[in-house]
Amino acid sequence: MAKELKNLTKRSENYSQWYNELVVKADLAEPSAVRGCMVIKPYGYAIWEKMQQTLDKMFKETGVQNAYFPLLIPKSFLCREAEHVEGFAKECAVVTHYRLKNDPNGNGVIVDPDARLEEELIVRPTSETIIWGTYKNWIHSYRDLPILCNQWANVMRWEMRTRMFLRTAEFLWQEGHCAHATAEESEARTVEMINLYADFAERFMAMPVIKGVKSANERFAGALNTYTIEAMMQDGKALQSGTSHNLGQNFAKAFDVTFVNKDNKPEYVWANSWGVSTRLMGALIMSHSDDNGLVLPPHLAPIQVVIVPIFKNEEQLAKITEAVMPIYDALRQKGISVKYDDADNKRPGFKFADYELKGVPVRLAIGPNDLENGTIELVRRDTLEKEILPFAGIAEHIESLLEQIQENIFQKALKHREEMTRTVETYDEFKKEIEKGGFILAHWDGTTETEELIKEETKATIRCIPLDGDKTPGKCMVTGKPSAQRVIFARNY
RNA sequence: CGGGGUGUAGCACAGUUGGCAGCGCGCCACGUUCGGGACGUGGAGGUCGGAAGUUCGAGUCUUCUCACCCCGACCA
Repeated sequence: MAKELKNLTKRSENYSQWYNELVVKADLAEPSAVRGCMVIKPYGYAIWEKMQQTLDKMFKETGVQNAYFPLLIPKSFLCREAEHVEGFAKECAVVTHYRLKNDPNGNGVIVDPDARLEEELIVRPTSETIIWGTYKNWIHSYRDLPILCNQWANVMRWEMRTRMFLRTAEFLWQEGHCAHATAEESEARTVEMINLYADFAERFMAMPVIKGVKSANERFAGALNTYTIEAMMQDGKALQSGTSHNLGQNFAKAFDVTFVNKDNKPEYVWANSWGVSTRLMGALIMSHSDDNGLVLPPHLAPIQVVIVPIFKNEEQLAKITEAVMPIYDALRQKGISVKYDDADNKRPGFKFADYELKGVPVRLAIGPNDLENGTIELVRRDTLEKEILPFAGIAEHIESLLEQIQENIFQKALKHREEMTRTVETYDEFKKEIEKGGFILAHWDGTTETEELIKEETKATIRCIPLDGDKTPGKCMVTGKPSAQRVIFARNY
């Protein structure tokens, strides 16, 4: 075990391999026997749970309630909205039969050909269709609106190539689906949710993001408009981390969802949907981690502080435990999650390395020498700096240190992004700069043709048209046609 | 779905002209250790991806097949 862990591939040598090894060795997840799927292990799931709880609370503060809709969607539902089905058709898993039987030739079990479903069922790649099929029954009058529902669920997209957390065939996510009486209200909700996601990413994940609008080409299938938050990973590639879609009346029309408005006139309902997925786990890992392993932001770390006693025998351990308990209790009283690792089957050196690999923000070590001196050793994960501290005031020190670590890793990620963001004027310059990775700010004429050309020639796509920042008009770097503002180009995950 | 590659112990791999199934790490037991991933001794663990063929004899050669990985295309 020990040597294998030490051999974590260096970030600079092979970023993908470093990422994959880190996911497995930090005990977050592992590939499963099922094609393109993964197993999320308890430690990884604990981080996801923290994200879930935080987001769920934030959603509820805006009036959203949780609900649950079926996993299987009748094929006819998925096909109602033309753009929507076109966008997802190529990656759907389909249920065609409902029964197995013993193979008459004795080769185990086969699908019973007599048990073919009259209408195939699709394993949801997203739930707009089944939800709007349901909302039809819920909505009759403007008094029934708005409906603000969210569901925590798994979805399946039969991706050609998969990567743990970033793109798996099955993934966990949350999808919010709102129904409103007016276009303005629905647009306001769409923007509210992308702002909420950005707030979550920055305050909890310590991951700076750029809010923006997707180009027509990158828009959600069936949406009028897609808002996105885009983050930059340490290798300079972009990662779409959350989206919020203004669906206009498209789904209401496809599913015939109308309501009687205040003027007693029938009207189609206005819709939006928004989601983040376990991909955020990938974003978290790639934003902060280093060659020693994961670096977790204190606001999401399942274990914020670990205490490692160093002892040769039972008596020593007992003395250390006695000395440490007041600190342990004081931390817990402050709502800090602490683990006291007094296991005697692993040596301290192993524990140090292991908790670093797992990204625990603060580590305390205490041994016989400390006991004599009334001190304790503190190591912060983000900088690996060591301090020897007296017992008095240690809980208060850690409380503020956790906030400092949270802020420090956010600033570090922000600095990295700023250093990797450049502005270019010409297409030649663009081609040169895009090779170095990062975000490139450039003018674009707003057409899909130009975007496709750039993608074809450079593999870079428009990540978003930023909502904030410089709005100076200019000329498209490729065609010279007018451009309303600079947009962000990058290669992406 | 195109191009390339790999399947041998839990993991990572070696295996020569066809001739006893191997190494390292991990795992288990005991002992010594324990302030940055300990060491010694002993031990367990295999349908060599699967099927057919050639041969006295196949991990090795032939054919078929399955699975996985990488590069494209597609995508949260």
